[in-house]
Amino acid sequence: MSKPKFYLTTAIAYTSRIPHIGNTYEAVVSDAIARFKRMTGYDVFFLTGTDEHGQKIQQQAIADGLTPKQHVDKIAGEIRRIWDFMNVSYDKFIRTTDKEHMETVQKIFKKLYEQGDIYKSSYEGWYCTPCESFYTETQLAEGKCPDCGSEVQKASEEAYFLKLSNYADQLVKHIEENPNFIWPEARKNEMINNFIKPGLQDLCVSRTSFNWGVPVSFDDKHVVYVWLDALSNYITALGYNPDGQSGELYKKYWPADVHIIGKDIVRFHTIYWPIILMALGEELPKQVFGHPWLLQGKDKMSKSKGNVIYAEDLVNYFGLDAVRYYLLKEMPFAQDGNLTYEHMIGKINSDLANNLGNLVNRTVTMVDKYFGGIVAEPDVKEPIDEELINLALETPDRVEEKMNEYRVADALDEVITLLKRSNKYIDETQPWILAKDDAGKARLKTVLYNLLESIRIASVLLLPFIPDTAVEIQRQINATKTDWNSIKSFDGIIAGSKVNEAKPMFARIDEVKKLAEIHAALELNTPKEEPKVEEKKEEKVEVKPEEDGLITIDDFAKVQLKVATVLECEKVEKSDKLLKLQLLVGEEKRQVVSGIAKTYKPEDLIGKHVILVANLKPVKLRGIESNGMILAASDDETLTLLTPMAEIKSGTDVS
RNA sequence: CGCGGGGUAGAGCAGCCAGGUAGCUCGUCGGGCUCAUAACCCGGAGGUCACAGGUUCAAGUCCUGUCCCCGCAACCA
Repeated sequence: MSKPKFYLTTAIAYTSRIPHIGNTYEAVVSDAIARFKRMTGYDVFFLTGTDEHGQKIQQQAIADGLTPKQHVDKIAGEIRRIWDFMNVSYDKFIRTTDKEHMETVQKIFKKLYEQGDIYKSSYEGWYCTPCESFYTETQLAEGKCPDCGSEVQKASEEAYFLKLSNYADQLVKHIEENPNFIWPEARKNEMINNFIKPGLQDLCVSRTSFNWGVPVSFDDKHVVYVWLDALSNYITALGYNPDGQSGELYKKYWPADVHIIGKDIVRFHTIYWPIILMALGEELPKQVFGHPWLLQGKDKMSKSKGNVIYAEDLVNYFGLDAVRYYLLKEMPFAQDGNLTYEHMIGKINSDLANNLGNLVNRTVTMVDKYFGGIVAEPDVKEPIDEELINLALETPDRVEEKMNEYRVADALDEVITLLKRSNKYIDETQPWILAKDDAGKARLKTVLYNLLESIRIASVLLLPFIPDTAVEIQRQINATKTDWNSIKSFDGIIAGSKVNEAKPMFARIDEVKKLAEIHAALELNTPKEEPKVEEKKEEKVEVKPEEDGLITIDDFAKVQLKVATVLECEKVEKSDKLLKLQLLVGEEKRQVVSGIAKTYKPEDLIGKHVILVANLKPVKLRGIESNGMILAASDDETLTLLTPMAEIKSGTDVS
């Protein structure tokens, strides 16, 4: 009998930085879905991988003194290692630098060109000669190059474009006729109203300004630009071939059942990607699921807040399945989720230690204590049993229902409900009293059997989410039937079998102690590299800390701190937080932009002394050059500038 | 008038589309139990459902207006 197929993909991770926990979430949630589908009888193909081309990567490799290939090999290896470490059960890990992928992308490009969907043109832009880069109007900083500040000239760059307008009507029709195509549904209107209705602009699909990419086969000045390259991974991974000779995997698995992606790239997956496929004459994916973000507390993760969290660190603190559980259980379906250590500890204690762990532990202990570890045949039944049994038998369907809509957190909640009901059942039946006489023991056999069986069902349901733990539970209760069909009836535990020793799986966490431990670890690692959030944003170079987190006086001496006097100060237009300050540092004048406008009014600062980091690399903030930074202390509520306690000359060194 | 999401108990959320007893998880307080990881079970307290109008026998839910918060566009020191 052949199984129905199920093809799912994650977005491919950009290889500019090590992924943080928010990026890792996508891989874990996809994994849970893949495992669940496999368990419920699907022939699953689960694809993930890395996006390795582009100017950013080329530049960063140069900065690190590596070739682009060395750089992406390093990061892609790291990403793959983290996915493995998190127990992500992908079937294939594709890299956009794979030979097969690149060749197929070239063929796709050529085919689209030959049939007129891609055409050669040029776009108007601003060219910076020193940087050899093109910028759009909006990228410019005060009319100058955002990178080096040089004058730019209006120029046009040759480029290939994908004609989107050819397919716009067809796309709208498809979106409207397939209400599940964009998921959750709210995102559908966003796409239609914001992007399709106003009219689609043709998409630029090649670049000449850098060469780390897939070369256009018939025009070697050009490389294929990001989206055509990256999106194609979903079909190149299966051996798609535009000449009609696609591989077996493609024939079997395409179209994708779901692309699981971050909400920020919904647009590319629901507009550009379908159009590319329509142009190729291929089927469209059945669904695109844009999941929300995982935030650190209320904030986005950022290095300046010192709040970047990595999956591996969390696993070190809490254990693998605890982290998987938290990610899956605490991410809402459509809104951004918040991650705090406090919350995480609370969740692990209540759901995993108290509810799940303790239930298994007390049940197995009782089997051991009252029956020498041997599972007895159920004997005396009572009406109260029905409630537990019915719930246990309904739960698989409920979980499946939720999973079909990718409401992973809700699916887990159904399992928790069963666990809670089981704990309640113990109180209702009072096994410790039953154990006192023979009549009670006859009843007790049934009670313990029902508990073990409920636990068995729960453990099977937990396999996709916390696989290691689920297996450990099955080991402890000695369950041999652990497949999906076996939980459709309430008789999978075999009478006469012997349970194994009860071992706590999740220790209760002492919040105060654990937080202290985490903070101590954070202190040591503070200036860790900043990972990027999925967008390809700016990069910063970091000084590597010593192993123990301590620096020497020489390290500190690298930072030149000076007293400076505020000469002028004004608000940066259209900015909430930024002030532009003109400072006097000894004889020298400096312009610094600082994010303190919420606390200080420009006129309050004039004439004040501040502490300036004088040898900070200049940056542009809102297009205004900032040469240094002024020191301020801040917590959640208060921000205050640091200032010398006594009158002292501007330009004085601080050490 | 840029686009979008949101404001419901101390925290996090559901309920709104198809008006009819304000619900869940955590926390908190009290009690019970002793098989178990001081876990488990029961009960209580805690809400002007952002605000103001309107429709209705009836509004968290529908309509109108206002305020506030958060993303992104477009700036983290």
